[in-house]
Amino acid sequence: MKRSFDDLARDLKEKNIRLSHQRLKVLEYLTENPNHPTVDQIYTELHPEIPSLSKTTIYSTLNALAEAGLVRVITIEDNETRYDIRTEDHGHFKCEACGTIYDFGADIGSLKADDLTGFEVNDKHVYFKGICPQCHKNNN
Amino acid sequence: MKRSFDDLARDLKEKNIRLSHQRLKVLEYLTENPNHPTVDQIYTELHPEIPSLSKTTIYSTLNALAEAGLVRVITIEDNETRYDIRTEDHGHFKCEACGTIYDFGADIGSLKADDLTGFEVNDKHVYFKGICPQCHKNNN
DNA sequence: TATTAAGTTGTAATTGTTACAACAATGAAA
DNA sequence: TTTCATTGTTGTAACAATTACAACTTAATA
Repeated sequence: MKRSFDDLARDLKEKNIRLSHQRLKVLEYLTENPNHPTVDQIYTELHPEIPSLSKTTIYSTLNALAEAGLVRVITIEDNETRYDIRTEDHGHFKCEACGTIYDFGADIGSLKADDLTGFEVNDKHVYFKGICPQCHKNNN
Repeated sequence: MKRSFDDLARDLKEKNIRLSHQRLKVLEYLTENPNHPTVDQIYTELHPEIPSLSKTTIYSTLNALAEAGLVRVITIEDNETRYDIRTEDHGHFKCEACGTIYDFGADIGSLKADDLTGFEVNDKHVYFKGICPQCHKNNN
């Protein structure tokens, strides 16, 4: 189910995050490009359109959104933090050949895990690595 | 089941990785401290004992071991790569208060995931975030 | 419209990691 | 055991992602 900008604006308001032009653009980019972009990708794409845009702003925006739970931070490779507008339960698959990150449905909620009594779990992440079908076909 | 150094030495030989003094020490540290250390922690601990030890060596050693599958790379926070000598199926829990990373048993192999037909999965990672029992008790 | 609190910008600092070239150690062959 | 080629180690410098910070700008509310 896709969220409209109105929904997003309401969410922001609710979390006391001001709806600036830059933040709107970042959110717009994330919703139109749900392919888990890096800060650099967002910057490169938006900079021509908003020449004054600074990377610092993108970082602070994403941190605010993540804090508010409107965006999820994906950490698969240590040197490239990615951001995901989809907040519902799903896993990520990173192709080690082409670098693409795919979403996949996964029943993370019902994953059997022992030894966690007394732990307060706020966040669950699942990611796989391997070779995607495209690269498998091309590189064989 | 704990692996002896002989096992490790045999594994290294099998993978054509030379058993240098430094590598032995790094492996020894990892087996004795299975608390998912960072490169910096390993360096700080081993440096007094081996004054000539360089961080570059630790990086290259860990990369070689990871490549050979003798060590697992844990990427939870983007700015701190951690290393795990345990290679069997298990999840990680990171306490957002104290930063400790706990192991927990999890049946990752049988996690239900759709939409991955045609994908070659080489590596599965599961991590949770939240508050550990200790911090829950102290900070309430 | 004025005011205040919050967001943005650019630069500089910080940090984790890698590249590289000189040197040292290892393992196998003679 | 000695020799030799290959591989590992070291330290410095480069690199890249992220954050700190101070000046400036904008947004929301009265």
